[in-house]
Amino acid sequence: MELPTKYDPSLTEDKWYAYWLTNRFFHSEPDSRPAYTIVIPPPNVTGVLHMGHILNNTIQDIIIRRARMLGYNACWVPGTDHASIATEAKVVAKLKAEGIDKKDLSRDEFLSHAWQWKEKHGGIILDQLKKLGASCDWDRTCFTMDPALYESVIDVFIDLFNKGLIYRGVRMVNWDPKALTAVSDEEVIYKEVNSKLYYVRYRIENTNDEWITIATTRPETILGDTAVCVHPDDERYQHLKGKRVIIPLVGRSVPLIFDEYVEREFGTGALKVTPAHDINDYNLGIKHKLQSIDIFNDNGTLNEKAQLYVGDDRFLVREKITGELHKKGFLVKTEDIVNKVGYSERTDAVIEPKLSMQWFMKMADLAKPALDVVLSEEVKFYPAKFINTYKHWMENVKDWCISRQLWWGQRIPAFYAPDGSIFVAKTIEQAHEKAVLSGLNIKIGELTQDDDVLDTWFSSWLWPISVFDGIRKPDNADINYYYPTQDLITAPDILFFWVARMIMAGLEYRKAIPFSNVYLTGMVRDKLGRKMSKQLGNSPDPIDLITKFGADGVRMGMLLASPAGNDLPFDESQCEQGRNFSNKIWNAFRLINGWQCDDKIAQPQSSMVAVDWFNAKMNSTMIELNDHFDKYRMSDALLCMYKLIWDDFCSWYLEMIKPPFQQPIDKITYQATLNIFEKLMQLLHPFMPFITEELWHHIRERKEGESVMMTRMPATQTFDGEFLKHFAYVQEVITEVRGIRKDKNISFKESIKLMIRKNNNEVSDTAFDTVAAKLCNISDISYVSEKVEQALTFIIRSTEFYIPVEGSIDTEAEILKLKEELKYHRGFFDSVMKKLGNERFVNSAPKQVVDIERKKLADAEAKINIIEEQIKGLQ
RNA sequence: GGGAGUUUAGCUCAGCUGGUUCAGAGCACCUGCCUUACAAGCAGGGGGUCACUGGUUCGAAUCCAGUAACUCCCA
Repeated sequence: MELPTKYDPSLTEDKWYAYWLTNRFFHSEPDSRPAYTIVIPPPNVTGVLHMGHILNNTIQDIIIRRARMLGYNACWVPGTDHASIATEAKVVAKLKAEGIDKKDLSRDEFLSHAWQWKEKHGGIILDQLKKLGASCDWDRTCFTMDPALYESVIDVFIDLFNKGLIYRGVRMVNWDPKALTAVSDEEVIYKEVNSKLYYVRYRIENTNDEWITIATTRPETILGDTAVCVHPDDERYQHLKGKRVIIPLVGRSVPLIFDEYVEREFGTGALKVTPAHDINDYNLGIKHKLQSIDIFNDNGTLNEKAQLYVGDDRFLVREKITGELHKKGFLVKTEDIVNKVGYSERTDAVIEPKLSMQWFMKMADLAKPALDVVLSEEVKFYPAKFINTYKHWMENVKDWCISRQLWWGQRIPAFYAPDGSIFVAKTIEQAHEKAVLSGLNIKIGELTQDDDVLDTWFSSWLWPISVFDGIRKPDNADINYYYPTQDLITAPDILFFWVARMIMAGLEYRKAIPFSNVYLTGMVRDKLGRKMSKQLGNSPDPIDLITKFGADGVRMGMLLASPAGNDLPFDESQCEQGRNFSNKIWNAFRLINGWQCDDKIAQPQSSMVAVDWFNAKMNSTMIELNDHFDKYRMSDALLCMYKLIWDDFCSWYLEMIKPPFQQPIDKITYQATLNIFEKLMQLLHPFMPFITEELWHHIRERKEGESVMMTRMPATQTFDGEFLKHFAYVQEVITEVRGIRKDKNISFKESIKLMIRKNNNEVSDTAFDTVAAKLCNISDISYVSEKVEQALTFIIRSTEFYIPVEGSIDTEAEILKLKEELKYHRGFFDSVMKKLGNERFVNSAPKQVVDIERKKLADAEAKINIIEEQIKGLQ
């Protein structure tokens, strides 16, 4: 069959993906084999495929395909995450564009819009993953709001509430005044901004002209001040103990308190305290039993408690109040400073610390065991450096605010009676029963359900369990078979709010870790080192890349430069390298495929040796490959396959066995080569699934329904390491001969003779002579005991090689070359001599090391003698 | 402000418990080649005080301390 000279991925990739799907190769059902399970980190339904997904899912696909070929019952569960804030924001924006205001819709109406949106956009990423070759069990695709998963979340909420781990309380939360919801600490991005530090003086009560000056970046919160605080040891303020001060503009009298929390060096050392609007002030407020005055509305405007500027936005008030303070003589001065301000990850609004009634989950008791399993390496992190980060977080864990003021998500199953009592239950009927049992005489219609939904992470922390319905049916066949999973591949930035919580949930609900290994990928950056993001527009469209370089090329390009945990500066040229590799493999096959096989020809000795050598080489590489996999060093694993195929197979092996132009090849070598190529396709398959499948089908006739992905990975066989070393030596010889040919302009077509003079009584190893002869076009290799006149020479170790040439030799040049070499070896000799001359070295270094040095010295001496002798001969 | 990590060739990184697999790989670069599998290629080649300073040691890219730069996390 005639194959084109260039590999065209577009002709194979869709074809084989469809074939895999038709044959249901990705589908898994529990059976007697051991399970190997990965659950996908569910991408947001709002997203489109980006380079981070490509990296992450390529790694997962490699692992799962390899597991499948190693005989495991491999199952990779795909799915998506409902992403409550992001999705709700998108839906609200979309409705707004259509002239619909969320406020005018009922909850159910809004949700029906949201579901429509999800149906339309929610599957985009998963579809794009198919282009990449992802071998997910699509029949098991889950969504965090699917009925079973939704119910699991509700069940868990109720269970944890009953266990006393979930409570309702007033806390300082990160309020997003634009999205009108609380967001978690992790969803706040702190940015350095240029701000002003305002120095404002407060009059001491009962004095006419005694003042204390505070410094603040937020003068608008003065209206909510309930104290001024200084350090107890601050000399400047000792005389003010027990005094009160008057808040400017509003004239409220508040206490002057003393606390070590204050940094004396910052500003004036005097701090205004607004417990309702700053987390640190809040803590001070609790400690000193201060009043808390909340002056903001939810949307960031001031309320009537502020007394002034009611209805104005906080930033407008900042301007107005500084003007007013200045006018009335309270503003002492302003300074420019750089400080960090928290912004909402979703809406980019400045976060307002706000006291609000929220649902919380107690974390301390859950965190402890989740930390232990990581410290004991029951759950392993790759790279291990993340254990530190994890530990730090788990030891300082705070309670988790799990309620969100949104509609898109699992609605909190808490029902309120008119008297304010709370009943947590799955349905309003059950809540009513509970209410009646508790002695409340109310009608069911008098109960109202909490309006809020749960944090999205409150559903994704159950993911490895809920995708197998292990919360609702803890004893079902799937969960018992697939859980715990093996590997989790994710990014380090969600180590805490996802990975840690999954471990907690696993231990709480399955009494078992959710996965044994956590592989943390790097972050994909552009050439300038910037994170790839939609806002910057610096991310290439992965689908375009796949079109350009093929999915195999892109997979390889992503992986090559991405050691675990390190950032990956992405460059298209890496994918180009992947494409080139595909083409190399393709052409290697074209060569083999074009040979005529003749079973009457005897196998040349050189081919016999070549086959033995390559098999040994392949086996030694497989050991290396397995080791890389064991350590989750994916890019090293791929690189070692790359070198095996490109260098060892194409550049060496194929050249060794290649029959003369348009001549047939012997049957033994041909068959051996096909077997080798078939194994290479199997070994490479997890990395480059498409081209390996295509060529695997070209190697032999295959039956319908056969696939390389369903074959058993070749097992490592024993091999002779010495044999490999011998060939490595021969490779050196061949390289030298090639160099001489090039140097002296001796065409490859012109055959040469090679004479070898062994020194030091070395035994000649002639096993590869026929190979060397073939690769260098040497007509005759002979072993001599005397040096050869009229020849070009080179020396490897202590063996001399001679290539006799017609005509005269440029003696000068030869001597110069030898003298250079001599200089190097003499220098080397001296350095070793110096080492051995050092008594302390000889006495304190281990004998082994000293022996090695002695051997080095002897070798160098022998070599020097040979070179000197050669120079003498030439002169 | 607290903690962690990184620094080796132009780029991305290997280098485990100090000593010939210690200065390596891939890409990029340079020089020859369109040698009928592949120019998306072949054959060669150049290139690094292992961030800096000091210490431990017979011996340091490797261990220790300090300095600098960068990155991340937490506040």
